[in-house]
Amino acid sequence: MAAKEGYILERQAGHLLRRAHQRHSAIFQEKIGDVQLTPLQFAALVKLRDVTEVSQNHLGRLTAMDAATMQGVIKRLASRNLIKRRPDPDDRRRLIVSLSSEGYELVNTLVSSGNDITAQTLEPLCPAERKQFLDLLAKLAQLSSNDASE
Amino acid sequence: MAAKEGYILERQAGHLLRRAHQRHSAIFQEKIGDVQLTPLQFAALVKLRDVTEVSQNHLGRLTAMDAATMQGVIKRLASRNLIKRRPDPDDRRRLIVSLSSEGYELVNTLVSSGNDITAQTLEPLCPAERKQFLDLLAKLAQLSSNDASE
DNA sequence: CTAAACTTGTTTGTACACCAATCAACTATA
DNA sequence: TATAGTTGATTGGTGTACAAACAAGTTTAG
Repeated sequence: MAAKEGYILERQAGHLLRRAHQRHSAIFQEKIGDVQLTPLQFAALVKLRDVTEVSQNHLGRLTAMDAATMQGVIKRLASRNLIKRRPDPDDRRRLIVSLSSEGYELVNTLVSSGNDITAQTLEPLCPAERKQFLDLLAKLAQLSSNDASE
Repeated sequence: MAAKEGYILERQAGHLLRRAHQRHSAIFQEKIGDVQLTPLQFAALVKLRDVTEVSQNHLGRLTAMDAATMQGVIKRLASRNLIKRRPDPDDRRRLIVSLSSEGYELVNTLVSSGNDITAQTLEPLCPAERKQFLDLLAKLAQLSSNDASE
């Protein structure tokens, strides 16, 4: 019959994560929205800057996007000529992606805003809390095994 | 000109929030997926259980969804007869929503799973860290002014 | 060898969430 | 009682996520 068991929405991890994410998105929008990049698109560009060249799928692993999501992100970035795609000569299933010079330049100008965004997101916390929070969050974000070698 | 300024994706608040959210969604799915409710639908039902009757828009404020999102959630819940809608006699713009008896019963059976979901989401942390984390997260989740009276 | 089973990379279809813009109904002001 | 401003709900468009499909590569048993 289950009479009203307690459940406080405002104390649920999922609800709070969602709201924190909303706030972060708003900040992201404010800082980077001008260039019409989404957080995922930005993540893909930044990671590509680090690794130079990878298969689409592998990039997905590096940025925590599933393959289908990655393909959409890549498609939109490619249509704006921010990245290049070419087939892998050794494996015809693979599409190798890399930054275009235009993309490379754009990422470099945005990276500092990227750092600002995290700073502003954590702004309600004192410095000690910020580190604490990121550490705890990192523990919670572990999904399964990580990337691989390539 | 900007030569490679540092930016570690894995330490950005947004990226970690997103991954934590992904993990939470997976847990939610595992625990509640059988009944085909999304986290937002569940939040709406649970909140409706608390307040009995509110306008659609106001429910959105209580659950941190914007009006457009709320309307989609309500529509889907109504199509499954989990909630009822009726016009507000005092304000013809408003739609007053409330749980159907079916919806009420469903929420009651799911609330304990809801609590499990948060527990399992926070499972990688020790009890002290859990409280810490939720407190910090709540600070970050503050957007602007809250609801209102009605 | 080579055919079957399995794995991995990419794409397609669908549902959902979010924003911006719109329209309708209420409120305040002059 | 007009007019401007505000609030409730809806619509359309974009982006993300999951599941399923398909194609290419690898492994294993005959």
